[in-house]
Amino acid sequence: MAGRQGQGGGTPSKGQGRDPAGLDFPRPLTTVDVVIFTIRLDALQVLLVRRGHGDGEPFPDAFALPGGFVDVDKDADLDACARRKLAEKTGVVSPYLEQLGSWGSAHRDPRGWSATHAYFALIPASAAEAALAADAQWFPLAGLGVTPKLAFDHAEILQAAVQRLRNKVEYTSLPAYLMPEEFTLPELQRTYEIVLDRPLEKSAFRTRMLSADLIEPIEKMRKGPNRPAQLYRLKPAATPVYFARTFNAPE
Amino acid sequence: MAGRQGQGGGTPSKGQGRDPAGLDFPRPLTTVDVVIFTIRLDALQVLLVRRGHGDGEPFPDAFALPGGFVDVDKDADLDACARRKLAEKTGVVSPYLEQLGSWGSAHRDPRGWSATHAYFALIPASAAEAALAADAQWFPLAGLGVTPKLAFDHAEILQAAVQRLRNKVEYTSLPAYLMPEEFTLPELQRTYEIVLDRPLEKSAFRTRMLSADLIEPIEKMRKGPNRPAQLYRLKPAATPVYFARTFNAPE
DNA sequence: TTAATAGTGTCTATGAGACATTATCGG
DNA sequence: CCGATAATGTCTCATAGACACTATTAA
Repeated sequence: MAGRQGQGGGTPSKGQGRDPAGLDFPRPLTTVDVVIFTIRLDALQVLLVRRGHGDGEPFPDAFALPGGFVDVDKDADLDACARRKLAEKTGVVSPYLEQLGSWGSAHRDPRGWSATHAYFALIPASAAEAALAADAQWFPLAGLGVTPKLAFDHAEILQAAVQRLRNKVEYTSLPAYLMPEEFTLPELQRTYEIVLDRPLEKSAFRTRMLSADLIEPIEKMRKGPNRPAQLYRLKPAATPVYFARTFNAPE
Repeated sequence: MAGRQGQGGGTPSKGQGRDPAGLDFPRPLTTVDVVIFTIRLDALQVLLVRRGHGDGEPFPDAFALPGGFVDVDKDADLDACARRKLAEKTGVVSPYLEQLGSWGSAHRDPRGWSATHAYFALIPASAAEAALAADAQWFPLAGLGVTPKLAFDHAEILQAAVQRLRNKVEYTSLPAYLMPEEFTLPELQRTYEIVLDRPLEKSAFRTRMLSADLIEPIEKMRKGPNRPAQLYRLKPAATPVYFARTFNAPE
């Protein structure tokens, strides 16, 4: 119990080497998965990749969240690993990226004890269409999940991501990260409504957004077959805004 | 890139074995750390353990968060691992326990690429005194940290835990988990004030707590040299309550 | 002119902040 | 009685919700 408790004991050793001095015990597999959201076709969508079917590959041909093993040579840290996986599948390099949580157990991967560090990312629809990987595909959300059966415990992770997103959208400006460069207030409101799956009051919404130090009008209007709308963009230092109240009291 | 991407490839294999069919690459170390909070001596305190100083032990004799390697035989999942570590140090078996996040990088542990899954726990002062491990010790929080220098990146993890706790206390009933079985409303308010490090309005506080479905009065009063106070206890199904507003608008 | 959507204003309800007032104990 | 703390009440203010109303474009 000595060395192994408290991260103690043992001679330093890299990798999984069977060094004799204290680190010689089985290590779990370490992966990172990313739940990537966007708004497409007036719906909240999530990116999934189809798994291969070689050798002992678990969940062959099933859909899964983009992700995979941490590469101790390529990845300086977990965030970098998540960004790498996001970029590989979408080409997007600076998304809104947030840690979601971790899932680890003896049985979630048939190959052995494994733990995944899950992230969730928000990217604008435009970026979502550009450089998509061949094995990647967008799926609209149905409730808290998606129609295809997912590999591993990814359905559970996806559900947690959707709940976290919906919850935070009640009192933050997160949906702003789903918008293109330029957008109107009604378009931003529509994004909120899609994510929350319920209509919002127009005037309360506008008051909240305009009094937050979040967006600024640009010298341009969105033209259409009706009254033109003021275009806005995110202010430069666009860290998410937290509001002091939720949109309406949970029943 | 085939097998290793997307958690793919390879014959199932337990532990860190050098199996030839796809899982033969270095694995990060996997640990779990727990930030354990309580209220002691009218202050928010955190439990730290002193590290050993054997062999190649990193950060000898430094203080650190309770934690250590995941044991793929003992621990069914990450939560169980966190509970085990909490119980080993405090004897507490059913605390409020929440995942905080994970920290992983090539350099946080001199022994190699490592990732820790951090949790935070809230326990009542009473439980905090009972079965404390010999190497464990309570430290009052000073700002976002603690006076001794901590091992690894534990100062950063502790800071994140304090921020998360303070933040959530603004709109949740989390401090209820720091209270003994029976408590009065002014005592609960005092706990909020200690965690937030600022005074709260009595009447607003009472209205909020009493209208939440959180506590119930018992047939007993707290006597003292002044007007007795109604005693309350947590309602049985005591999942944390989320309020629709924060206590007062952040400036 | 009309249809459609953008944007503003008005009224109400809720709950927090500030603070005064009353209640109930020991001494 | 007094000091102390518990508990309640009153007033104001901010903001969400509901919804009416005005504004500006294309056709």
